Amino acid sequence: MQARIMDILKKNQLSVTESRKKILELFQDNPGALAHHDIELKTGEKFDRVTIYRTLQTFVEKGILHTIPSADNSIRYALCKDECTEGHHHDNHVHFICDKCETTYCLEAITVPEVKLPKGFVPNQIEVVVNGKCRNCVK
Amino acid sequence: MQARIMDILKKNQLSVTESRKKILELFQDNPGALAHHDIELKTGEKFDRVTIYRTLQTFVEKGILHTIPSADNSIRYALCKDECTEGHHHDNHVHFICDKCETTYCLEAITVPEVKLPKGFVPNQIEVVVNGKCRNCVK
DNA sequence: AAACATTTTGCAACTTTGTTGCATTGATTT
DNA sequence: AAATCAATGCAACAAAGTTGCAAAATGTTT
Repeated sequence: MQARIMDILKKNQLSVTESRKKILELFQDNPGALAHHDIELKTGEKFDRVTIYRTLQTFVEKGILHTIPSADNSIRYALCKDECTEGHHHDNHVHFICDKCETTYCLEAITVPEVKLPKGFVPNQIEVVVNGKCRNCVK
Repeated sequence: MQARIMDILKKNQLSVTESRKKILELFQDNPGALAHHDIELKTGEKFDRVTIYRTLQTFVEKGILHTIPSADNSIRYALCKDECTEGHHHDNHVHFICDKCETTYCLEAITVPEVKLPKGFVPNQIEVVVNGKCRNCVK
């Protein structure tokens, strides 16, 4: 596990630091996506707020994490699959946010459907975010 | 035009005030969606920031506006179609955000496609947000 | 049309979130 | 192990969002 974290960092030419290791570890251990605030909580007082901002930012730039849009002004981050490289994200899967437990899932198996656009509109990226009850919260 | 604004407010049992009229007018005159910040700019110094927050909030609650998720931490708001009522939004259309001019379109004609979810996940709402170049920015 | 009751507004004060510059610390290379 | 380069933490700030409350505007009743 630790080995893979080192690999990811080295593959992306990032120096291996405490904060980067810890934050990556959080994402690997967590099933869903995490917002900045979640990370602050889960790391305790260990790292400066600024460090977390900058770490998340470089991870997104390097293609290690991708962002998930939301309607509540709190961007969530999740691990990219291996194909993502610097500047080129390929996370064309559907995201699911549970209304009850707030967990955010990357449904890797579900790819985003085709969307026909009106004339003149050229798509670049398509985001599909589904809200509802997740498998743990349905009864 | 003014008449329709009054109608919308009265239909929703909201008292007709300067700020509500003005903000609704903004949305009617604007082709795309607006973020809180846009509204602050377009209304000048006319209304308090707090008033704008509260107005947007009640409009969303009443089903007059709906929110559009984004990956840049700035929720956009757009007019709902008539079918939306308090607590029940039916804006199942696709949203398009232009990478260049930042305009956000509600593509009313394009309904969100079916999305198959894994077992145990029960969908409530599906948001489809497309990024790319809009018809004015493609050359 | 005036007086009452009820909302809504604006202000102040505050919390949270995000950004920038810079000295210090820590990681990598030779 | 020393030199080089990058990352961190601190401070100070800017922007975004929230809450309580008195004053003002709206709607309602007489």
